[in-house]
Amino acid sequence: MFFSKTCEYAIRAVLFIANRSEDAPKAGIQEIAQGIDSPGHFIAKILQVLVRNGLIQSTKGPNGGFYIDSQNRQYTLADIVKVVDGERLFKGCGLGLSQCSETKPCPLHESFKGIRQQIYETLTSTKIGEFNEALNQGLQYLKER
Amino acid sequence: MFFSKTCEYAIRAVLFIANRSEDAPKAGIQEIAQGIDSPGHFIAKILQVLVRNGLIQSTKGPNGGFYIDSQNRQYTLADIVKVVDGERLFKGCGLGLSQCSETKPCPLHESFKGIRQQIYETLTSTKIGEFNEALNQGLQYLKER
DNA sequence: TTATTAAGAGAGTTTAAAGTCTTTTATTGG
DNA sequence: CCAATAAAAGACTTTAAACTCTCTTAATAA
Ligand code: FES
Ligand code: FES
Repeated sequence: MFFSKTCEYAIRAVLFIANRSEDAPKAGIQEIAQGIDSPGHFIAKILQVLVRNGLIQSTKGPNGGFYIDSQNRQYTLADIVKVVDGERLFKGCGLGLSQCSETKPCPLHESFKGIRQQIYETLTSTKIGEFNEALNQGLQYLKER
Repeated sequence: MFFSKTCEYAIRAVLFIANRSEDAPKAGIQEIAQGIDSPGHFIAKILQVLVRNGLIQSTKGPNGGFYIDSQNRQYTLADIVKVVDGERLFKGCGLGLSQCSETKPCPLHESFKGIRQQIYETLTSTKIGEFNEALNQGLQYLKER
């Protein structure tokens, strides 16, 4: 809807890992792919990018896997979106003009500005660890089945 | 941002035609492509779909072109979006679950619901003819240059 | 009624996103 | 140190959106 498929997977994966990291040991790729119902090799690629950008942690080898340490749990969804999809959602023109501009606005500029603002506030105010309880209680889901 | 590129072009083209149709004669493809800075053959394809769905009108031959008759000027942006991009923007899950559900919601469901609602209200309340004055006065733009 | 004009239709190409596979590198338990 | 494990890296394939081209059909003006 707003995000690329890659970014949707990324968010779901990070929420999954954040939840797992609270108590249990590191999560492996197979487990994550399972937990968010995504293609294994594909989510692996995405996680590499998140690790490279410091949003999540990983270690190789036995008992290795992905995790999120306590300080990184303060990251917000906006951080993930910026890394994966860039600033387009926050700064692009909704009608596809090459740049959104106050001085040469498209007809929907004012409307879009408000909507974009609401999206921005939502994403910057949502921390990646804040759904753990609801997820554990089965009130929210990261996959269908 | 929210729309496919095709849909962005479609909206810009319809706004252009609605504006042109107020006074001037029908607009040809070249003129439209020029006016919204889009690939000519591509916008031609898109306009075919809009005509087929009754959102705009066209006639072939000399003095032919695209236009919007007075009753169709009541259409809203939401009508264009539905025809071109379908209902995904209004009904899809923002985290990519195969369907948005109240009973098995994703963690962002409540947030997305509000944003989606705002988008929906904006698009359904915006008529395709309402920007004519601002466009003519050069206060709003359908292309960069 | 015919030449010209402009949209319609359909097939084809390009590009970028999505997804897959195979090899390499790092970690660690034995 | 060595075997096993699991992520990192890179190349590759598939798919769908974006874009192009050519030919056909309809309208009309002369
Ligand atoms: S110019 Fe289009 S959203 Fe600002
Ligand atoms: S379930 Fe994800 S937006 Fe409703």
